[in-house]
Order: sequence, then C-alpha cells, then structure tokens
Amino acid sequence: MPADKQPYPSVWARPQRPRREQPPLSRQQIVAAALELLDAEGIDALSMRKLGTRLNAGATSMYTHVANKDELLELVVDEVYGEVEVPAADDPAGWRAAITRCAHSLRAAVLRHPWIVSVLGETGVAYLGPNVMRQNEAILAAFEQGGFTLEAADRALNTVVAYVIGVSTSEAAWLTTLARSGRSEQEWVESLWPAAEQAAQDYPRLRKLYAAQRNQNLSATRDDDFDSGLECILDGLAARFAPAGG
Amino acid sequence: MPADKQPYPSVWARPQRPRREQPPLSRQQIVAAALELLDAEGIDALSMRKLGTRLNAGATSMYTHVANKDELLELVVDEVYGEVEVPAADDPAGWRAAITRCAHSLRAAVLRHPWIVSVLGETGVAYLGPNVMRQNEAILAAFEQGGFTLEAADRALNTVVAYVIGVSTSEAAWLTTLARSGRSEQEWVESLWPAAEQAAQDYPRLRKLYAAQRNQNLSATRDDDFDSGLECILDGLAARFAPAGG
DNA sequence: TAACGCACCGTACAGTGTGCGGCGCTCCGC
DNA sequence: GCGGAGCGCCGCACACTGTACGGTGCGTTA
Repeated sequence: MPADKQPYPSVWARPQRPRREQPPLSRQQIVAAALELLDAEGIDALSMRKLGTRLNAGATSMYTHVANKDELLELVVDEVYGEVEVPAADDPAGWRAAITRCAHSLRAAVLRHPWIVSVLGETGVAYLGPNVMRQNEAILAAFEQGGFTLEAADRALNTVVAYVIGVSTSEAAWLTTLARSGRSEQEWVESLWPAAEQAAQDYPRLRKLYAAQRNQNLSATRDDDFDSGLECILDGLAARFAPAGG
Repeated sequence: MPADKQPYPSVWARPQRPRREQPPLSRQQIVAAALELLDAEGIDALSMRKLGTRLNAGATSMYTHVANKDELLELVVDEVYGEVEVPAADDPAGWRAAITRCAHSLRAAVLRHPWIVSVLGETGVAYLGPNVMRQNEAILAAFEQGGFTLEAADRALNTVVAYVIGVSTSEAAWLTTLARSGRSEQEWVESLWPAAEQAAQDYPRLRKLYAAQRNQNLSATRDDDFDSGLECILDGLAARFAPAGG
C-alpha cells in the first residue's frame, strides 16, 4: 500500500504475519510455476509479481533462489529442452530414424511452448544447461553410430538444430499471433486475406502460392513442409558425411 | 514533473513551446532512429521515451505514426530485411550461387543487428512486410530458374531461410552476451571454461569438442560451419528438386 | 535459553508502454 | 484579412515492471 492509505487503524488491529503454511520455495518449484504461467498466458504475462502470487509468496521472494529474471528464463528454457526425446544410445532403426524422431520431438516441444522463441534470442540454446548437454551428447552419439566422425557429427548437429529452431521460430510466432487473435486459423487467414493480396500484388509467384494455400489444411501442410525440409537436410548430410554413400 | 514540484514559479517565466525547429516526424524517420538506437545499445535500450528524445520529440509523439511499440518493431524488422541482397533476376552463375550469396547476406544482416533475433519470435519473419515480399519473390524466382517447380521452390525457400535464421539466432545470442560481457571472445571463452568443463564432465564427446574448439579462431569456425551446413542443404535440395541431377 | 543465519517480505525507486485532453500551427473557405 | 477546423505534437497520469534494501520472524545450533 502506498503511504497515503493506512491499511489498519492501529497497530493492535494489524494481523500477525502467518508463516510457513506452504512448504518453502525451491528453485525447481519456481521454475515449474514459471513454466505453467508462460504456457497459460504467454511471455508478456510473466512478471515476478504474478509468479510470486502464484507461489503464495511475495514479489521478491524468488530472488533468493534465482539471481534475476533472465536467469530464471534460462532455467525454464533448459527445462523445456528436458522434454525433448533423447535419441536412444544404440537405435536399431539407424541414425536417420533416431535423428528424425529427435527433431520432431524438438519441434513439438517448441510448439507446445511457443513463447520460447522470444527467449531463445537472448539465451541462445541455453549454453551449458544440463538438459541441453545431455541431449547434444546423445545426438552426437547417434551421428557417430551412423559413421560420422565427431567433427562431422558436430556440424550435422548444428545444421539440424538450426533448421528445427528456424522453422519452429516462425511457426511459433504465427501460432502466438493466432492465439492472440482469438480466432480459428481459417478465420484468421481469411481476415488477413485482403492485406496479403495487396502485399503480393506485384509478385506473381507469391500470389500463386498464397492462393494455393488459402484453402488448405495449414497445420498438415506445415508438418509436411517440415518433414520435407528435414529429409533434404539429412540427405545432404548423409551424402557428405556418412561413409559408403548412404 | 510530478505534481509536487512546480517547474516554474510563474506562468510568465515559463518558456514558450518552440515548434517546428526540426522537420516534422515521419514514420520512415522514426524507424531509422529506432534502428540506430537498437544497433547502438541493444533491444533493452529501446524505449519510446529514449526514442522520442533522440528525435527531439516527446515521449508519445511517435504514436501518431505508429500504432504501438510492437508495430514499430515489425517495421524495423522489415527495414533490416531490406538490407539483404536480392538475388539477381537471371544470375548467370546459376541458382546455387544466387541462393548462396543471398543466404550469406541474410546471415550478415542478422549479425549486424543481433537484437533482431529477440524480436523475430514475436513477428515471425514480419509477414507481409514489403521488403520480405520482394526478397521472397526473388528467391522463388532464383529457384525456378534452377528448374524447381513453384511448390518445390517454396519448400526450398522455407528450408534455407529456416536454416539461416536458426544458425544466426544462436550466433546472435552469443554475440550479444559477448558484447554485454565487454571482453574479447577469447577472454570470455576462457572465463567460461571451468563452467563448461564441469557441465561437460559426463559427456566425453562434448568434452572433446570443447577442448578442440578452445584454441581456435571461433569466428572463422562459425563461418565455415555455416557454409558447410548450407552446402549440405543445397545438395539435398538439388538432389530432391532440381531436374537432371545437378 | 541465547544467539545466529537464512528465507521471506514490504516498501521504495526508477523506469516502462500508452490513453487522454489540450495546445498551437497550418491551411482552407469566405 | 479572418475565423474556424483539423492535425500533429506534447504533458500528464496510470498501472505496471524488475529489483535493491532493510527489516522480521522461524529453525537450528551453541
């Protein structure tokens, strides 16, 4: 309360501070609550005060477990990375299947938490987070299993991850604005149509593409496009790095 | 000034509002100033007030030219996109060279304006911005020139752009934290080394890679890795979409 | 039982985006 | 030449942000 408003008429009426109803805060708990809040209301809704309230805690109580908001976000990013399926150490289906599954899982994780792309630009891929490390080691192992040298595996890892992150970034941005609009994807596209048509006015190829996409199942198309691009990349990687011309 | 402080003792002492020393504000001018500010001080330093001051204008004067801050950022993103080299309509060196140059140019633009990656997550790739449209049309044309169908060109475009954005995202994030640290890249890596070593403790492949990278020219390595990944992708695209097995 | 440390919290501060009402300049119709 | 209208700019205000600081009480250890 600001100073111009006396919350209680007298000291004697003021209630005692009730302590320890809830178990004490922990870093893990804070991260989990932040994740919930982000998933429920998006990046703009995450404020330390709201997070505090959700934890039955004061606005600044988190600062004993977390240096600042940025650090909290790094932790949350690594937490999300922990949801990504780790390639099996010795997948009998071969490296390609393992990497494909892992890439799909990464994309799915990003799309489950679309706010993450507006945080990735600050944290990179959360260098040194334990889940990131575990994941990367496993992917390297999968590539090595396919005959890649360690250096080639590193390049391949970077290429694939960059592709997945890049695709997911624009997808997630789209999904976010879509969610903010409150409409269905079809409705939203329809409402955007005049603007799109005018923007594409002088560009015949874009016009044609937009027109073709207008009445398609956009979500399915996105999945197909993702798969197709991933296949291309794996083809390229295999041709360049895998022995015995896969 | 807040109400508790009289800025002038009397009306007569109050200076007249000097008007029209500067030419009036324009959207283009605002976007340019925002770009300068972002390049000079990064994303956190862009506030409407600071931008106003830089333009010799009040804090809210921009709102007649721009709906809100988000819209301003969309405009700035498209502006940056305008710096990217557009593939020539009929490049004699072939589609591969054209796309390669364009991809390099896009990466360079992002790295010149590293703050952009923390905005891309909200705007996607600034759907419908005029520069984005022009650029995309030209890239589609370049792929078509290489014998791709329009649909294939679209997929190829998405794949390449996703890759470039993905790579640049983590690079830009790295460069940003590097800049914030105020140290040289070598020093920064050295200071991070103990943490990295510990994080990689249980992961032999990562340990080996880190050790190998420790004393390399990181900037050159990044360039090489980018090229190598791009080549892979173009190989994959050519094999899949270009006629007569380029 | 005394003292101490640690987790937590209220308050405060400087700063944010932006709605609103008004002011002054410019221009247009007379 | 003059009156009024419209538009661009601005000061102010509001609700809200991240977080530094100085307590305050609980649990534990001496």
